[in-house]
This record gives sequence, structure tokens and C-alpha cells, in this order.
Amino acid sequence: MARRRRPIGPLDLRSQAILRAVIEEYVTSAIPVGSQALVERYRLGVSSATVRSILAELEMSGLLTHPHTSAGRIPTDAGYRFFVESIVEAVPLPAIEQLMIRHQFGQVEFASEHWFRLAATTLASVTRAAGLATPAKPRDAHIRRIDLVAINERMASLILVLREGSIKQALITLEGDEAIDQPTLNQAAAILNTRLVDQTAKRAAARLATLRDDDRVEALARRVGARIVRIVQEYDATAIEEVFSDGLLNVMEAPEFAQSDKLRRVFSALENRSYLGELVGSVAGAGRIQVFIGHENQPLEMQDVSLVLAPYGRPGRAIGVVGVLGPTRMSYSQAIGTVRFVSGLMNELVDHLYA
Amino acid sequence: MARRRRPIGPLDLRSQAILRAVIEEYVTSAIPVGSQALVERYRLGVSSATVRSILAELEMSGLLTHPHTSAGRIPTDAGYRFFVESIVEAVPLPAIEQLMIRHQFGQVEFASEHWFRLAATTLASVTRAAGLATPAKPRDAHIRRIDLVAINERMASLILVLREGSIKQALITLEGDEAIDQPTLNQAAAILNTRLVDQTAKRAAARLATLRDDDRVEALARRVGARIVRIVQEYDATAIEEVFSDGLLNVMEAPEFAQSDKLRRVFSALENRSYLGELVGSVAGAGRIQVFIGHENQPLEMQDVSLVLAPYGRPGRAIGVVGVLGPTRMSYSQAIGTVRFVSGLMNELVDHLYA
DNA sequence: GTTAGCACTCTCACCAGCTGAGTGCCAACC
DNA sequence: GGTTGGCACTCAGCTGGTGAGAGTGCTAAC
Repeated sequence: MARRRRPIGPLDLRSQAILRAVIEEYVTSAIPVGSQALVERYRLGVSSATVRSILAELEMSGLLTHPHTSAGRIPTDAGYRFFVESIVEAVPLPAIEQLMIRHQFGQVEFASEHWFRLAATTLASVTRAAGLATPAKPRDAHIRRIDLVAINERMASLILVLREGSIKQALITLEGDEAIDQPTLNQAAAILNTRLVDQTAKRAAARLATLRDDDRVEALARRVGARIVRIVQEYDATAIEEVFSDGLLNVMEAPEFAQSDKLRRVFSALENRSYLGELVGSVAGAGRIQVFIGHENQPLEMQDVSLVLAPYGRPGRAIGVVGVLGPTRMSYSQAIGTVRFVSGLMNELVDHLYA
Repeated sequence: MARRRRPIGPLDLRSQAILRAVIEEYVTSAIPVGSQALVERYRLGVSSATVRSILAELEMSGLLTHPHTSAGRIPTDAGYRFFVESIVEAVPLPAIEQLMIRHQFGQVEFASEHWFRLAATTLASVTRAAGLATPAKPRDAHIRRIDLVAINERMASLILVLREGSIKQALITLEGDEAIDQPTLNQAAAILNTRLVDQTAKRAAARLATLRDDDRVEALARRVGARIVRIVQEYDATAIEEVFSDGLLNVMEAPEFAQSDKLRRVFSALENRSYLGELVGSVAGAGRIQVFIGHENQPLEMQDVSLVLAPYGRPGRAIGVVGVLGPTRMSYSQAIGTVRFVSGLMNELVDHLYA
């Protein structure tokens, strides 16, 4: 019974056309597609019997499979992979949609923190799958600005702005005889700003060493500075700050997730920071759009879904990722086109900031 | 056939005990409970036949219902409501759990933005349902601090700290002959800080009027000030800033949501800002813990779930909401006890800030 | 008021038979 | 040799029937 799987070689054009037809049909209908449906709906110029023999060949090559004897064919992960690599030409996003998206980005508050959320929302609504986006995160954050605001006699709020756009906030509790009024905090902030601005965590730590302990303002600055260094270090250490997702509802609607068990697992995988961090890292490293299909995803929970991810930002300075998550049965051509456009748009926006 | 539903009057103790037993049993098992199961598992001191007649009474009162003739009883929404109002005494959270939660809050960065997220996470893990939390939001925000940081020759970043803890960020693009270096920005920020700090949007707008147009720094300050006023106004106008939820996976696991359709609707209702804003408003207005059971929720999508919500914060200054979302078949006693404890804890933390 | 007994109802699980979609194979055809 | 029509075969999914079990409501006796 165990027929040998033929290696996937170059496929003649007709076989490619049929593979493509099977995928297109299955992507829209989600039901296994048979030889007769193919000849009816696609002008293949051959009879169903011929199509059947080609389908059998494609199955031998491992590109298609069979849920059971009397069912039609469905693409395997390898089939989708072959399709993505060799057959599909990325369909660019229609000009009208491009315009609409640009318009939406124009509407939003001109602040980078909104962009990546909007990117996820846009990707979700255009592709009818789930949109994912992370903020652009630098390898080594640089301090841009430090601010201290008194809250009451015993507490102050530290506001730390990083060059890459994110803002960190922390409460500082004052100790024993430390100075506590706003003017003193202003002095301390001034000291810290002159010494630490444009520094990374490492260099900032070194610069703090010269602060004197016997001066009350400098001692305060030193203590706050140490806290700042810790915050920046922690920020550098987190592989990924946040993954914003939108439109997970779209994926829930897919019939393959009708019994919510599979989907639940996907949800829990998405909560796993280390996996996402790794993924973002590999996409950022590759520097171009990446497609992960079904079993190509490491975690078991993700093996029923596919990801189309692209990096954006400035290599070496700050890099984020945008993309789409959908069932393996998704429209890769549309997803790739859309993700490519949105990541390009994000690049433009970031360029604006650094220009 | 249509038997008259008797009005819900005071229930004798034995009927209450049986209603309670039905609810407890159904909450844990999710299968309709019969008279025999009740006498076996609860020392009621009567036979199943007696229990049956009481169950029939409770059904006539509309507190229980019957999926079909040969099935056991399940509580109606009215049954849960009666249980919550008249029978259950709120079980305080066990001391050990209280300690563990306090410990977790101690571990986290001492910054208010983390608290409400941790609250949602904690509620989710303790009650095994979904935890919800919103940040504390004031009625009228007060400006605490303004900062301007140059990004490049044409752009600056505006950082606006509100007294109530949140931080707003916006990009300012500079026009024509406007000043653009950091020293100038510092001067403008200083002007704005002296005039606008501790002001609401309305009063801030008035104070900007006195700035002169012919001085380039003051003109810049005026323009940035107008932007600040707009940001604060918009913040005041949004009923609810953000609802953080955690543990929706817990709810997905409940057997009543096995066919994902119901749950999907719940998800989409949760994305509806205006509904949530209204809800938060009503809970904040009531000033105490509120329970919304099944059909008591306005949106159709939410009629299969229940909410236990409590406000926290300081009335008149800043109010947020924490709570739990679960199937109507949830452990109300535990949920109420846990939500009460967590909201109390949040109150303590906020008091610390304002003390 | 409580209880045991009993007839009744209805779901659920299981099984069998049927149907139809789709396949694989083969012989004939171009 | 590739292509095609024909045909037997397979198997999921639907349908209907049957039996077991759980639980009810009613009634008569305590």
C-alpha cells in the first residue's frame, strides 16, 4: 500500500495550473475539491479522468492529500509551500485599497504608537484574517529625555523617553532625608539629562559613577539614574514589547475552527512571549517577507495556521514586524500583497521620523 | 399546559437550600441536576420524591427550568439573581490567596499602568474566568507636566503627563520659520509648564489666550498649547480609555461555548467601546459591586454570560473598574469575594498615590 | 407533609442501510 | 503515448429504528 512519494521536481505547466485551481477552490470553499468540480469551474481543456490522473500524480508528489477515499483533494502544507514559492505571483494590493489605507494612516494621530495598531487593524480588515503588529523596538535603546514630577511628599513619578519613541514610567519613592520638592527634582532631572541623554544603558551606568554621594541632589540623581539604567536594561532584554492583534474573530469564523479547541490553542500560543520574540527575531533577521505554513511553525498549537510576516523599520536602529495570521487555507497571494504594502507604508512612516 | 408562574416571594429555608444545592451542583458539573443526585450528594434529610416536588415549585416560581421532560433542572437567570441577592453570603477570599495576590502586586513595577493589567490577570487566574480591568480615568484630566523633545529639524515630540497618571505622546511638525532647536523647545515647554500645569482643558485654553503672536517662542508655545488642549479634551471625551482583559481562554473552555458561535459574539461585544463605556459608567455610578446575569445584559451577544464588576479609585478624581466575565453558570460567591478583594486592593494602591 | 412505587417521556448512543460524491483502473480511441 | 468514457468500488454522512437510562409527575399509602 505504501506508495513511494516522488520528490517534488519541476512541475509541468498543466500540473501547476491544476494545483493552483485546487488551492484557489479550496481556499474559497473549504471543502475538498474533486476532479469534476475542477473541469466544471476551470477551463482546463481536459476531461475529469485526465484531471484525476494528474491529481494522483500531485498526491504522489506530496502536494495534495485525501481526507478519505471518496473525498476530493486538499492541499498539503507542502502544496501551499510550492504554490507560494513557484506558482503564485504576489498580487499587489489594488490601487483603491492602497489609497484608502494611506488615507486612514493620514487620519490617525501622528504618533508612532498608533501606527502599529492601525497596521494590525488594516491587515485584519483587508485580508479577513487576523492582523498582527509589534512596535518598532531597538536593539539597544538610547535615552532621550528624563523627567521627574512630584506626586506628594514621599513620591515622584519618573518619565523616561527613549530615542526610539517609547516612554517608560515608574514611581520613585523617596527615602529618609532625601529632597522632595519639585525644584529639587528639576535639578536632579537636569543633571541626569546632561549626563545620560543619547546614552545606552551600559554607557549611562558608567556615567553615573562620577556623581557624588555627599551632595543631596547628586545623590538623588544617582539613585534615580540607577533605576533608569535598570529600566533600560530590562527594556533591552525583552525580545518583544507587545504584539498587537486584531481580527482574531475573522479566524474564528473559519469552518476549520468550528470546534473551538484548535483555536484555543492558537490563542494560548500567541500569549507565549518567547515564541513570538523568536519569530519576530527571525523575520527581522531575514529582512524580507516570510511565510510560515502549518507544520513549519514550531509550536504544536500553531500547526493549523499560517503566518505571513514582514519586518519594517530601520535595520540597526529599530525593527518591528507586521503580518497576518490565518488558517493554512488562506489566500497567500492576497496576504503577501497586503503585508508587503503595509510594511512598505510603515517603512515610509518610520523614515519620516529619522529623516 | 401553560402553567401560571407564581411570583417570587420569600422562600422557606428548605427551598433555599435546595436552590443553592442545584446551583452549586450545576456550576461545577454543567449538566442538569436531578432529584436523586441532590439527595445523594447533599444531606437534605428528605427523599428524592420530596425534592422533586420542591423542584417543581421552584420551577413554577421561575427560578429553575427544564431543558426537556426527562432531564434534571438548571437554574434560570432569575434563579441566579435570587441566589446572589438572597442566599449567597459573599465568601471572602482565603487568606493565603489574599497574601499571594498582595505579593504579586508588590513584585510588579510600582506604576499604576501595570496595576490594572495585573488586576485582570489575577482575577482571571483566581476565578478561572475572564478578568477585566480598566485604568482609572478622571472626569476632567489635569495637566501635570509638558515636555518637548526635538526629533529632527522639522519635528518634535510632545510628551504630556496628566495628574491622573496617564501619558500622552504626539508628534509636532514645525512650520515655516518656526524655531526648531532643543533650547527653543525647552523655552516653549517652560512657558507652557508655568501656565498650564494643574489646569483642566478648559482653563488651559483660557490661559493660552494671553500668549503673544509676535514672539517666536511664545507663538510656538501657543501652537503647541492648542494641540495640548485638543488632546486633553479628546481624552476627557472618551468614556473609557482601554479595557484590558485576560483569561478569555478560561471562558472558551466552558462546555456551553463548545460551538464557538456564542463566544464569538461575546468577543465582538467586548470590542464595542460604547457598550463598555456605559457599563463602566453605571458601575462607577453605583459605587459598589454589581452583578449582571445573562439576559440582564442589554446586548444580545452578552446574554449567555455574566459580569461581576466593581469600581475602584477615588470618586470625583479617578475611577476605574475591575471585574470578571464568565458563563452565567459561574461561581458567583467566589467571583464576588475575589472581585471585592481586588477592588479593595486597587483602592489601597490608588490611595497611596493621592495620600 | 412525606414517601415509595410506577408509568411515562425524552435524550442519547448505537446500529444498519442507503445515497452520492469521488476515486482508481481499464480498455478503447486519437 | 496521452486522453477519454465507462465502471466497480469505497466511504462519509444522512436517516430511521431500537434500547437503555435518567428523570419526571402522579398517586396511594404512611
